[in-house]
Amino acid sequence: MNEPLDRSGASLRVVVVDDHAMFRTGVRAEIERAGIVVAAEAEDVESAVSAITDAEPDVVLLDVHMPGGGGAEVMRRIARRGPATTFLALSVSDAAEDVIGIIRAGARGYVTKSISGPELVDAVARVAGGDAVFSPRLAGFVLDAFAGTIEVAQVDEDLDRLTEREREVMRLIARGYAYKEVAKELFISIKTVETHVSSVLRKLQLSSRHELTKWASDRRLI
Amino acid sequence: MNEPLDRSGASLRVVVVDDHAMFRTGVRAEIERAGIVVAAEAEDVESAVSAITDAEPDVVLLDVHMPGGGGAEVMRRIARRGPATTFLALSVSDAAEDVIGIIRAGARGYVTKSISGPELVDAVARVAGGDAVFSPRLAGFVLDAFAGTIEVAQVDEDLDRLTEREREVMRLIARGYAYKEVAKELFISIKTVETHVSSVLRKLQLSSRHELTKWASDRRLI
DNA sequence: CGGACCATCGGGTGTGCCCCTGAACCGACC
DNA sequence: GGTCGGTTCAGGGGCACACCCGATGGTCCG
Repeated sequence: MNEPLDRSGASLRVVVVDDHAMFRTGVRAEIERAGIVVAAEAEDVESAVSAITDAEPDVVLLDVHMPGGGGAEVMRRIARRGPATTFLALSVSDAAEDVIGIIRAGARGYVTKSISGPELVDAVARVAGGDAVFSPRLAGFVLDAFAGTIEVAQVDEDLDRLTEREREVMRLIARGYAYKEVAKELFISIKTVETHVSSVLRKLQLSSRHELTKWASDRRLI
Repeated sequence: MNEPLDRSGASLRVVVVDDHAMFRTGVRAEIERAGIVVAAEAEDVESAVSAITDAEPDVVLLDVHMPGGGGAEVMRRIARRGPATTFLALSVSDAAEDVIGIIRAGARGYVTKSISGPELVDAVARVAGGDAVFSPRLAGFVLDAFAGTIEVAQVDEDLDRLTEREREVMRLIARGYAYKEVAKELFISIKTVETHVSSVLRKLQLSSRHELTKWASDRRLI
């Protein structure tokens, strides 16, 4: 550690993505004062993707909540398109699920909008240099999620539509049990298992037990 | 962000775990100067566990590489034993696998031993306050691992026993392709796909394409 | 040249999975 | 009492999967 870093921001090129023009103006003023070049601005997912593709900036300052899919969607599209770009999430939210979601999508840092101008300049310079930058406390969310301590809770109205018995069968199926094994485990016939599985797949709009496994494991139900 | 933090270290109690007595002495001198209380020292896994259990410190400064299992082993044992304790890893190593391993085990931060005294005091105060603390650049390893960018590389003699064609088929199967789709993709007949899949399953000692999917995803081959 | 290993196919068999229709029983609710 | 939803089960069909047997070429090597 302790490599000398150029934190002046000189010659860095960034794209600012936020759906509030006022905020973009503020960010631009603060960071241009430090010598950072704002190559482009964008206010939604579509324009952000093209702006980033055209400008090829060193860093993208990216709002988390935006019309058209949010910051994570921008990152996914850019990632598919090719060149590696560094993203620094910039959001009013300090919610764990926002932080985790955007980091999982590939952002190299996350700072809240209460950040000061000089701090933002410093943060941009650091992510450009390869560091990860977080507002204090927010980094902990990522660590917790990484260590499996917290779960990204989300409502599951789909899951609610399943009956008790269907959930029971689903758990076993998702865990890799064959129909025959589920039947033996629950003291019912294979035909009944088939009925329940069909109901589960239909209600969850899935088409195979493998998708069910994936669905359940995404929700940490197994 | 920007909550006022007490970074003086006043009244904080820590346990220092490191197998080098000289280094423990240095750490103790530096942090006691700032008002931090060193409740105990330990030089191996066994003594660390009992020292931490007895002293119940606010923070444990923990060496990563130690005789008897290393810092991760200490954390696992303490975690099993009950009360939540905050660990700050302190290591000469800046290797990604060390950082990832210790964070995955539950540490709230990772700093290298090249850190200065005041910086260490600040780091201790911050982890005690709930923040995550990293030496610059090291945090990026965790993010990469979290986003699935890097892999914890491991040799795979099993994988070597597969022929080129078998690996090709395996990749598609593991990704969820049906035999029919694999056949179309590789311009071969379904029967040939079956042959290759059979070989792959036999060589890897698996019994179904689902286990193959799991096997492959464990090794990040998909 | 004769084996080895590999990739390419075929036929056949058994099983698992998924869906369909249909039906019986039970409890809850109107 | 009738209706509805949940649970239980049966028969049958279509497709995917995993295995068995075999065969044909090709390369590479001793």
